[in-house]
Amino acid sequence: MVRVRFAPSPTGYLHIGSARTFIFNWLFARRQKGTMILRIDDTDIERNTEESLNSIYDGLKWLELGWDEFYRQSDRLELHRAMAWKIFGKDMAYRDFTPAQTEAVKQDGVPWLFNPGMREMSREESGRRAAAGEPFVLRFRVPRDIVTDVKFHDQVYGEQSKSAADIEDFALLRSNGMPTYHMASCADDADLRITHIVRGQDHLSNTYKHILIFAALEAGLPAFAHLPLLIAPDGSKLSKRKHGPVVSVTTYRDAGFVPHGYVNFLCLLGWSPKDNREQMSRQELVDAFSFEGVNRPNAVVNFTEADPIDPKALWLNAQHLRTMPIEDLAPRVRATLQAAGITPPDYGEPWFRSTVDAVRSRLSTLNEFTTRGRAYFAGDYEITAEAKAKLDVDNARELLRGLAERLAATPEFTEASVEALLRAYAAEAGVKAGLLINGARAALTGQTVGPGVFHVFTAVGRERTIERLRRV
RNA sequence: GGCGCUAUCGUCUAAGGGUUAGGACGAAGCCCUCUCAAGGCUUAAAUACGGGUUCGAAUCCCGUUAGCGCUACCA
Repeated sequence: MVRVRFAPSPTGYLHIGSARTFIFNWLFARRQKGTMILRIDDTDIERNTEESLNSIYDGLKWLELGWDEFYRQSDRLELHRAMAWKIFGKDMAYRDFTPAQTEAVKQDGVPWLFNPGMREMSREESGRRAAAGEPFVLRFRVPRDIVTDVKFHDQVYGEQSKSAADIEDFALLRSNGMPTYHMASCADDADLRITHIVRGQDHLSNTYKHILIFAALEAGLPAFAHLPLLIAPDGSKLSKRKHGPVVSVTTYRDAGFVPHGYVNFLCLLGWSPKDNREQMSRQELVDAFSFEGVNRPNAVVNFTEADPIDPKALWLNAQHLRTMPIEDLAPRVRATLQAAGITPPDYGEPWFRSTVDAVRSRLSTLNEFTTRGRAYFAGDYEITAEAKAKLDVDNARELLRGLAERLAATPEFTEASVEALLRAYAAEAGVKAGLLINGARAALTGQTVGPGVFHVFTAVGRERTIERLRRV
């Protein structure tokens, strides 16, 4: 039974790289009919905030993927400590009383491996100083007498190996008694019987330490799959300070992405189904996902200062917007309109759906229903300069007002009837139908672009059409 | 500095010894058309560099360069 976990630390918003890690874990879990675990790695009490936890939680919920089990490391500290002392009990860890280094005292060419005098300290002295209340860090005693290589097979990066002589004596417990990330993570992974650790490539070199911990714990070794990182166009790591809103999933939510559109985009960063498919449903992604399809190089999120949205993300979202089932899209559009303070006319659900359907191929985000698609749902819409120009052609305004009266004179109001009426009226007035067609679109929607104009008439509806044409 | 990872169009990627190096986004052009999208067609655009191995290298090996990650109580 496959068990995977996504383990964010609540020190900020949900980063898009983290979101992708979550998605890949989820995909793998679903593909293998396994269990997806959300675990909050909150052992750094200095930096954790409840606000951050909520924002991560919100971000994950927005993805609409879900999880099966939930844990918080802060609820499990006793387990972590017990496991750390178990390692100490086997003499595979020792107390280090060296005060924390405030400044990096790196000596060039001489890698730090452990502090002098601590590894070799007798159990008696170590116990005495601890009993006297002297603060200490519990460190893992990396084997150094025999030169051994720590090895593992990564499902993405292949065979990995590092000499134990190059691994420093890392901390298990901080001087404040809190477990470090390495300790807590491995203790939980062992206890929760995680079978596959799927995480960012920034943990690739930490894996050697984790393998030593798993061995000391006599726990079975999980499989590892490291994921390439998401980076900025200049090759640097994505950071909020440097790159702003592009790094947070809330940006895409607030920009009007449909969750699956963004999930689909993230999947294509560092992974490929290898058959040229790009727009894929959730089920197609689950069916196609494997670590073999994950690439090794880091993937660039393509954005600029002027536009924080990757053009491909926008395109993919547009694809989903115009192909997703209308019954799935319609409520999302309603919610977006409502959030923008727009109450659409009460013409019934069939009207709403067909109107959404008519405009969606021209839009890329949900938000655009409140801007470029506004005139169909709201009375207050702007008239663009181009639209104004269409209305100012010859005697267009006068003719459109005349058209309003013709429409008012007959109860029939279908695409066909309006078209017949308009064309007859144009012929009568001796003008090209295009004059009225373009003018009507401008008057009814405030824009020169949009669906076929006769559909626009029925989408706007008889009453609103007559009213809008009269006041042109 | 040490250790590790990586390198195909601007970006995401396919091709894992033999291809005119394929697709997508973005860009440009054409078709369609009441406008704009959508859709269809077309064009420009890549194997970082240098050595090997081989009849043959984007693909395997070595080196260089560049980028990234980890590196003393952050995750």
